[in-house]
Amino acid sequence: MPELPEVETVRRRVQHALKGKRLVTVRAEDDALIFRDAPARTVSRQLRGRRVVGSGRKGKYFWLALDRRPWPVFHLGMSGWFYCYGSAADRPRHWKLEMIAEDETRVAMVNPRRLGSVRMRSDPVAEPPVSELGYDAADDLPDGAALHRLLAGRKAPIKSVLLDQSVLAGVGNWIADEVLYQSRIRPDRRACDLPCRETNRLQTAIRRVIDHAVAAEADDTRFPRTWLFHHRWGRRQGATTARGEAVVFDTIGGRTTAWVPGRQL
DNA sequence: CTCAGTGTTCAGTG
DNA sequence: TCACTGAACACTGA
Repeated sequence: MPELPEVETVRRRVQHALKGKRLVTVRAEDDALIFRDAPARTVSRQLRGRRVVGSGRKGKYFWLALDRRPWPVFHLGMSGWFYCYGSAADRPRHWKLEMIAEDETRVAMVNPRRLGSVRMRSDPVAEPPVSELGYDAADDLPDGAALHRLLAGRKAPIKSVLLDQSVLAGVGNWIADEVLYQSRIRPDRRACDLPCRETNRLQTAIRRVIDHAVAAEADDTRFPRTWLFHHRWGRRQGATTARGEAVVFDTIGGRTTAWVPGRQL
């Protein structure tokens, strides 16, 4: 489920598993879709023998800082995740990259739908794709007034603009729907039509939802029962929120959008 | 068997 | 050039 909170959770787990350790063995599946810039073989050679010294994240991308550049920059796509485990028998299905540290700690990236990527960058923040991102929705979220300025002139539906990673990086489909529900804004409103009063509410909702989801380690069983999140999956006809409101499903900006007509104006 | 899916990227339009 | 739209990508599971 890779939006910002999921990516941040994965980054923290991988960092906890590998920081300070040397990567003694690296296996990369020969998959040119995932390893789209340099071949898998090159990536594994550049990682092998390196020590992990830290990590970073912006939007839905995260990277490992190594004792020598370039560094690996990961994107999970629609279906990616990382797993940490202790023996070869536990290597997960659909693995694309496996890193084994000197103490036998193993970390693997999986990517069943193959829309994720691994790219090597000398300076991740300064180079595409990370350099093309807008404000990080967690670490660099503009205040309500700045958000209002950011949306000025944007005639697309607010839902579409929230998904635009060059504006705000890290918001994906479920977070966009959640924050619009919590700030009581219709997803099809033109972004430029939102007054400050509403961009203030939107900003507060973005901060609250992302902070909570990160604190919950992206474990949705720990999300508040009042969130729309729990009622969006499966597009069930007749779905209702914890408040008893009817949930409607529309396509906005090419994406399934769950929202509550009476509540979102 | 068919369809929808938590994301990006590209071609085409205005 | 830019903002925007819609389709494509690839695969799993309901």
